Amino acid sequence: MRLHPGARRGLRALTDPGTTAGSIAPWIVVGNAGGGLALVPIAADGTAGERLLIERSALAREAARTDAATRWVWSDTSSWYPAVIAEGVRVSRCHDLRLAHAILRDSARSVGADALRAAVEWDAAASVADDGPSALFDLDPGAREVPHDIDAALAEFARQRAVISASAAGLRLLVAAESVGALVAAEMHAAGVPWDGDVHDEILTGMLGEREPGNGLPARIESLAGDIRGLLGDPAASIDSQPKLLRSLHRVGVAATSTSKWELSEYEHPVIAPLLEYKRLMRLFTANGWAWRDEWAPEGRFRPVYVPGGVVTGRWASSGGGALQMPRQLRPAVRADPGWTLVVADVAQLEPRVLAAMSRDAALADSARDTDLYEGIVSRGVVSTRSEAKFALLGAMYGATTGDSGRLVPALRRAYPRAMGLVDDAARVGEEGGVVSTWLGRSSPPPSPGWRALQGHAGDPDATEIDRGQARRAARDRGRFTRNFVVQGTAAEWALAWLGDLRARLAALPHVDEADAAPRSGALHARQAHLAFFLHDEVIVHSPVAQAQQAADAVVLAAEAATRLLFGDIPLDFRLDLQVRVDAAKG
DNA sequence: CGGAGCGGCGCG
DNA sequence: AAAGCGCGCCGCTCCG
Repeated sequence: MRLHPGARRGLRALTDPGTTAGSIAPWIVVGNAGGGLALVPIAADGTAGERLLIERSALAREAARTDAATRWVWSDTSSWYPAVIAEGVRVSRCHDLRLAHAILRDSARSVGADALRAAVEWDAAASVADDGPSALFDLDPGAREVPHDIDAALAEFARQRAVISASAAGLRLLVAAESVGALVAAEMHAAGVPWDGDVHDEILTGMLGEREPGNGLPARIESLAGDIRGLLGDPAASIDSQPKLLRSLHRVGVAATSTSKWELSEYEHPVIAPLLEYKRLMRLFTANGWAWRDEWAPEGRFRPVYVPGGVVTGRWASSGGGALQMPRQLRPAVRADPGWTLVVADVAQLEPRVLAAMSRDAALADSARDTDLYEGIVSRGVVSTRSEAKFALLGAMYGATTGDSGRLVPALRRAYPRAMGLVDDAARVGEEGGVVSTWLGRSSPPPSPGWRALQGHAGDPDATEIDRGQARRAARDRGRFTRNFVVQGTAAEWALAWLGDLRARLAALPHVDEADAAPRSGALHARQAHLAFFLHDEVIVHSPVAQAQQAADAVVLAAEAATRLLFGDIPLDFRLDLQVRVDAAKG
């Protein structure tokens, strides 16, 4: 593909290592122009350079030539980056205008954001540009997309830079972290989780029986259904319909009010055990059975669609494939390619440690040092068992008021007043209709008009006790949300920093020989350890065996770097449970 | 007939 | 056993 005359020369002048540092463009904005693309370098002082036109297919090549310090600015990573990845090219840094817009628009710490908020064309949810098998069915013509043309991108980038430079430093960091997350999400989708369909099949067959043609119910489920109908004394009993099953249970003397497994297990009746087993197997069959494997892991890779920023707190969501719900019983099907291995790491008690860090609660940090945090709480005599410590702490962060969890919270409040004060304050602000923010500055959404109306009406002279009760309940609901928001959202920020730093460390590892490649991971990842999976506080790195130790070191160093980046030098470590998994050779 | 709502359950 | 946060997806039911 040929470059527009001048484009090649222009970019080289801006990005050649031989040029002076000052002439390297900190940003290159990309967007549609005519039938092709325009690239516009932006200098540190914000002045735009010459507009360079290239053909659409030349983006990856231009990205490959760009200095690693340059940040690519584009409307939406999931719209631009997959094509670059497909050419085997990695972008070091980017600025995702859609994600940044959402953060800056809603943040209580944004300064001078009126013009940005007025640019409503950037208020678009993630466009799930899936290249997977179900893409044809995912098309949603009504869904709004952000603008992808160069002029819109330049204008929005100028608005965002103005807000960022006027606001607290945390927002700049948050926008960078959110953007690198978008890069990681696209790369992990391309690389996929190495998935051994044979192991998956063995698990399914062992639990359910052989696969039946046409996705019919497997033998074990059919047999359980027969047992259950017999024990219910009704050969036609419907097990999958909650109201009908409830009526059948009542007829045989099980007075349950729901069919949840928690409630059913309270009852002593011969039908309970097979019924719980039926529900367990049916869940596996429908959610992660053979049909799921055919659609989501057909060629030895499970490719979930990650949606960065898809949760209000800043956590990622997922779309299709149930990436956030892969059941633990199927974990054995995640297996490295031959000659490769998996480095699996999760952060021990991420959210409580984040709470200790952001509240600067020295006592809680001390309880977490060099140990399992829950054990640390026990050893300081706050509560008496690890299990109690766990439920007390989760209860404190989720706003539990009743049950054993709620009962234990006061003990924590005495032992860790700063940490508990932080979440209690967040809850109070939420109950009063205020907005809370994470450590870096992502803010909770304001209360809905309905919520405000409810609170307003409760203060009216003609309000009934029912009105006031409803308003109180809604206020407490919102308080629990904001209480959790600050912790969950800051944990998501720590995880983004971890991911971003780890990604850079892995990218710096040497390539292995072509003969040792993992071609199904795609051109960008076939010859180098790479991120393969991420879930809130856990990563899986797919690594050539030869560089597994370096990959494991990178995971640990990235966690330390993330902690320093967010919280500076604090006397608190974020402990990892880390294993380098050696899969037995397949027989 | 398709979409919204709900109960239920998987994950953190 | 724990009931308190955030999600996505399943099958069923209800409704227009």
